Amino acid sequence: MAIRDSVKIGSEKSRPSIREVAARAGVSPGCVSNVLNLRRRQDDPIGRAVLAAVADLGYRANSMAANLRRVNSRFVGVVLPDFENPFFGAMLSALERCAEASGYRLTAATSRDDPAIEAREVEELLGWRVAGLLIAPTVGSLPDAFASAGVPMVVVDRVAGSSGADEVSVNNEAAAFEVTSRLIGLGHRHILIAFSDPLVLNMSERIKGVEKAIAASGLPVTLERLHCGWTVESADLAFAAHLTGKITATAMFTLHNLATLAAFGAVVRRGLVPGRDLALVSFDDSAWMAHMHPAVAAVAQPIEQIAKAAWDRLLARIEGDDGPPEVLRIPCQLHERGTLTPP
Amino acid sequence: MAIRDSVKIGSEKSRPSIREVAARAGVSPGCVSNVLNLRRRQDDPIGRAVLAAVADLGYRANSMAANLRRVNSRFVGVVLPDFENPFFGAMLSALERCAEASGYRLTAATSRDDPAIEAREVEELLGWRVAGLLIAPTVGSLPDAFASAGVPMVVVDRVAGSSGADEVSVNNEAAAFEVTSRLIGLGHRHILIAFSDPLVLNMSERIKGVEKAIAASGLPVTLERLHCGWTVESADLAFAAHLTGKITATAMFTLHNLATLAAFGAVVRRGLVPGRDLALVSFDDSAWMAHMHPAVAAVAQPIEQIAKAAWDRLLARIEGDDGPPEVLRIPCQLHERGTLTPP
DNA sequence: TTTACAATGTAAATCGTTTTTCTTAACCCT
DNA sequence: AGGGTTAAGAAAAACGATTTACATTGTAAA
Repeated sequence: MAIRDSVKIGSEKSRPSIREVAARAGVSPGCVSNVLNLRRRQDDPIGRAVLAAVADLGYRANSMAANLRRVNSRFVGVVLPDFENPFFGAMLSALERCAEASGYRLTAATSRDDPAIEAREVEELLGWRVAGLLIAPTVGSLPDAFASAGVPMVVVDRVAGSSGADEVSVNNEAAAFEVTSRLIGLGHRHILIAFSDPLVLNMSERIKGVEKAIAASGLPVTLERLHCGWTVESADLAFAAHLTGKITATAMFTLHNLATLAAFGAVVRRGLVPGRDLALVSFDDSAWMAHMHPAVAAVAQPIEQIAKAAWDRLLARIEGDDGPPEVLRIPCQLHERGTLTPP
Repeated sequence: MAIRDSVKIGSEKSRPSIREVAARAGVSPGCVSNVLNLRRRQDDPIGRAVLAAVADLGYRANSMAANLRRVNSRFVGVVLPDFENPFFGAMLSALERCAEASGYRLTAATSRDDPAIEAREVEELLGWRVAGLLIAPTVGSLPDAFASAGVPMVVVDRVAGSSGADEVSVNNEAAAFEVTSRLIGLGHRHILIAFSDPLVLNMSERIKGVEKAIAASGLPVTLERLHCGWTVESADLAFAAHLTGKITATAMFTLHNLATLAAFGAVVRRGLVPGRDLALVSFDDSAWMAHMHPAVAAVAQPIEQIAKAAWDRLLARIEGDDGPPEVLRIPCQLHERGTLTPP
């Protein structure tokens, strides 16, 4: 075994490279790579020597170099509207745990619900040669426009149903149908729904669920619609503008967590108590809802499950699955709390 | 000018490389790099030819390759406890905007308030050869243990005061002092404070602010302390266990947003109304607090400003600033809402 | 007119891995 | 024993950019 020499010794500023490890273990860099990537056994003299050298030098592979050379990188991009919304924050946390468990690293970008920003971010992510993309598309963006880039993509939460990509979401329509049926069954004949933007696909599904439940009941139910926009502020304004005179609706069904907050605030500010003076049900559960008195009834989306399902789908695509696009629907859970009351 | 040939034409699966752009523009790859990185003017025949070739081919630099070769990468790591907490979610969003504006990309990791996970994540990030690190350290972790790695680091939110790194946080002690003084001034003589973990540095600063305000008042103020832990559930349990008999405290000062939620829930569940039956002030503002009736008074941390300051500091360090560590304190804003009342 | 200097292009080196190719050695089998 | 298959490590190519070294040109200063 020839004695290696002329291996450049890194200054103390930069971390050791695989060549220094190889020199110390008396093997070639390729061999070190094989040991570390489990392409060769670690429990024999050479394997142990490599591991010892790694430990001695405090070596850690440069992931940039590794991903450059590797056929398929272990880097995936996530594009969500923002992380201030606890729903997407929790989604990111959950995805990050999935990625970590599979040896992938995530990079997250926010679209701020702006199709232009979203397109720019996706381009940027493609520049990082991500192995895959997880995205909750903005209004009006066609996810399949990105599909042409050739990287696997999974659409989360805001499904299109008809995009060419895999999609994972909750069963919006069914859950909205169930809640509305419950409200009607309790005796409500005047329901107010509040949503962010009817063009966003999950919102339109929820609205459709409400409408179908009313139609299915065969009863004369009045439906008020309130367009709230994307921020708490815009939702507050919408409610302030809408609830001017006496409140005619006996039940409010808010279709996302920001609208719920605005609705709750608007109601209590008038001295009314949700659950006593009118019913309130939220699509999207948030921590604060369970802490009110009475507690706010809510449809909980199982974020962990959504994230897990989306991740599994993406991983399958990355590993070569090229079956037809799948649309996964996770069932929601209705928390029947104090504000789900008869009129 | 010799006609170039033998440039490998990428299959339609992979994106074009800089060599194909160079070939199409009739220049060398190095020249293309110079044009794109503004090391050479873009508004002359050659510059325009390069840009045209880039546009024609839909070229986008491979950031992995660029960051591998570049002396200092444009990739920074963020380590925060989790993103479900809106505070850290908003922090991540804000940091991401800063990074984007400076041409950097972020990768986020969660420590889940576990020093072991945190250490692992930091190691992993170092493997990506991040140009810098932004971190909100867990209890008991010594940030300067990571400083040895040689990459610039800025500590956010959970400052140590004595770590060797730059630190950006709000003026915890001063804000807590002010709130407590206000409560005492209003006539409160029995105050309950609730915090996550007294060992976390920002918590201990807030507690100290409360204690100093009591001492400074020279009045006989009783202080109850409640240790709530890191989750809403643990905080709920802590309040349930503590508030068994009659509530003796006339004011509650909750030192982080989860404790506020638990306190609010515990109080209203007993049929009491914060702001009427007892005072409640929160350290950390959350959207729901402004929507209660009466609204919950809160000390708001200017997250955007914190993120901006931390980012600027990190960027300066990355660009070579090696002055002594700076400790930046951003002032908080007290929102005097309905629950800040006399006993 | 000469010298110095800045600008700019090419060619080649380089970053730190993974992967492919090649060589050698060991093993198995009738 | 000999041919054929494995196994495994060394050597070198490759990934796709940036950067360095060098040659060339044009321009300003002396």
